[in-house]
Amino acid sequence: MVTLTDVAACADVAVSTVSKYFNGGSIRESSRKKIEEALTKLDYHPNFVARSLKTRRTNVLGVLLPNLQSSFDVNLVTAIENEISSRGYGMILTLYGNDPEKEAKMLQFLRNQQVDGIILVPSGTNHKELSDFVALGKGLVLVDRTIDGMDIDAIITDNEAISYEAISYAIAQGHRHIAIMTNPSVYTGRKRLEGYMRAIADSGIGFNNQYVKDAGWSIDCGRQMMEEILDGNPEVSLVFACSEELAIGAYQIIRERGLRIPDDISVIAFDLYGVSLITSPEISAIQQPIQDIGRSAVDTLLSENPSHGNQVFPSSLVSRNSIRKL
Amino acid sequence: MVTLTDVAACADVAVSTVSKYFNGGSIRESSRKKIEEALTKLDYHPNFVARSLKTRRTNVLGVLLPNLQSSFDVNLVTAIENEISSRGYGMILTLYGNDPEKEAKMLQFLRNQQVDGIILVPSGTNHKELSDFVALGKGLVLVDRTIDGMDIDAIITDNEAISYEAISYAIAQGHRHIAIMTNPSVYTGRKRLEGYMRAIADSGIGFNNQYVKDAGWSIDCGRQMMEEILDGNPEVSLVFACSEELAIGAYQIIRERGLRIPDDISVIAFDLYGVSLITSPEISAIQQPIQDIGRSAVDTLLSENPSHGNQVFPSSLVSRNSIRKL
DNA sequence: CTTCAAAAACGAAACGTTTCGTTTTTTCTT
DNA sequence: AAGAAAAAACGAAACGTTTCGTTTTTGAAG
Repeated sequence: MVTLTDVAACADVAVSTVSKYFNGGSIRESSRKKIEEALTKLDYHPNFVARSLKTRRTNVLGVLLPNLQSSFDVNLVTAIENEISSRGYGMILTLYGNDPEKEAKMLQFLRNQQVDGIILVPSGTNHKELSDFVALGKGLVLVDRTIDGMDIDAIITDNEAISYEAISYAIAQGHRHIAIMTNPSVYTGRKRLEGYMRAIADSGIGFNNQYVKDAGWSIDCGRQMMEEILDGNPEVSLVFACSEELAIGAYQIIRERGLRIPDDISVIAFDLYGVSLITSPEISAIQQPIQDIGRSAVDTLLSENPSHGNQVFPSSLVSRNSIRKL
Repeated sequence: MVTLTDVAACADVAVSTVSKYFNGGSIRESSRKKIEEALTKLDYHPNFVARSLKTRRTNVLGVLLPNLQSSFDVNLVTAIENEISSRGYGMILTLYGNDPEKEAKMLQFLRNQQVDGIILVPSGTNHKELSDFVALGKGLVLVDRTIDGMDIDAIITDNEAISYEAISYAIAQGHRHIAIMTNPSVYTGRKRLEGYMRAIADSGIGFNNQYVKDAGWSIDCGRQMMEEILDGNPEVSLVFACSEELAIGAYQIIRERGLRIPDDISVIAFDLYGVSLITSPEISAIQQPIQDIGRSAVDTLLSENPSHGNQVFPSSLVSRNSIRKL
């Protein structure tokens, strides 16, 4: 391995001079020339590990999220990666798969790797490793979800408000029996439910406990919830599926039963992008500004001023042909 | 920051003794106790950067691929991440977005970060950075694609053979006018085309140049190719879409024109997993053993014996209801 | 109670950088 | 042409570990 010392020797200057050459100090033209010759002759490549040890900065950020199962996750990671690499940083990605223990373990790992900051989609478990990391003065930013009772910057969207808006719209279209499929065990699932509840309350339609289906986030959960709705409450005219997976599960059941959207049942979903738009008809969905979220997360981490507080981005309801006017 | 030195001082032993404690040397019981007390009292966390500088191993692998646009990519990255983290390593993920320059730049970055090895889905460009890295003695393993004329371990699947099998099956079902949508500018696209060609040739059906549509990999390409096929060669009874995106594009056009699968046209695709199975009917597709590929890639990188050579895994054709028997 | 081998602890050097105080060289002024 | 100020080069220390040759301690044998 070729080191700075080798280069210095070859160029017949001091190591510190070569270092200055790279880090932008003033260099005599003669030295510059000698160094550049040595550089190409020796084919030198800097050792970032050594550099990091000295500077206490690794130019690496950690990204920690449950999985890549929904297109929201995939788009988010893509957005984050683009932003990170365009700034000359690297991204250590880890998936903790809904396992808070692995989440904690990976948090440790990232800390030990001395990453300059962490972007976390938290499980919600409030573990020690989290507060430890922020206490360390390293950057930590939550994305997509916040953790109650912790003072950590978070980049989120207006889950409650946009859900309220979507359901209000449905009501305005004449729907009176509106079911929701969600997962209140995660932050977003809860907020979306709250928006639904508020819209129902504000409208004066009676609230029906049977219209709230809450379990997991998976396609299978979606299938099961949809079956419960169709079997238990055939009067339901619109379903609000609070995740891509739930929407897909619902769609499958609807197709399998030979029902038509929106003639037989209307659907509004959350987070449908790209691939999952091959349904027919395309399903109306709330979309979050994923690029903004990703960029902002990296921004917050890499900017010096600790902007403590939540940043809330607005989502938008993209209307397609899955909502019937009654 | 608490260092080993601090721990040693607090425990009243030498630094080297604490180091031995961690790295598994024999330690007197009294020392062990003192060290453990100091450890918890001080809340010590090892600095992997310093460790790496000394040991010349970072416990980090680099993963470099174009993007996460298809579910193949997403599943692959997930499989790789699981394997990497289960071995106590970290994964630096970078997406070079079909930009060979960024590919080269990121290869450099990973090298400078001193990663212990790189898993690469190569663009196919044979740049200097690649051979440099292998010359360095660090592990490099290609995945999904190989690069002609380079002696680098690659984990691939039997693209040609399985395509041959799929097309032969279609022919056995009575199809005579079979179109293919592919992207011969990438390795897999070429191999799949070769399998198609061989099947056509072996069957004695005449080869029709117009049945081969080759451009990009995107959904839009798929839409365009499908339109060309329907408009230019309405006699085509089966389409072989060589990627998930192409299949989706084709599916969209088919739906938009009110055609039915498989009554009006049959479809076989490549790499349909999970989400994209919401088509109706579900589309027959060739699936690759992604878990095996991911595991094997990490395995190859982390095992000592340099197993130079390609590892070819078998894919399988999953028959669904998109192929009509004529 | 010595002696001696084995076991454990020790201390210093090293990994490849950056940084900072000091010395040398250059450049400008008079 | 001499002297002073500015610019550049220098050398050593430091970052937090691991490693390795050396010294000290331990425990068993004589």
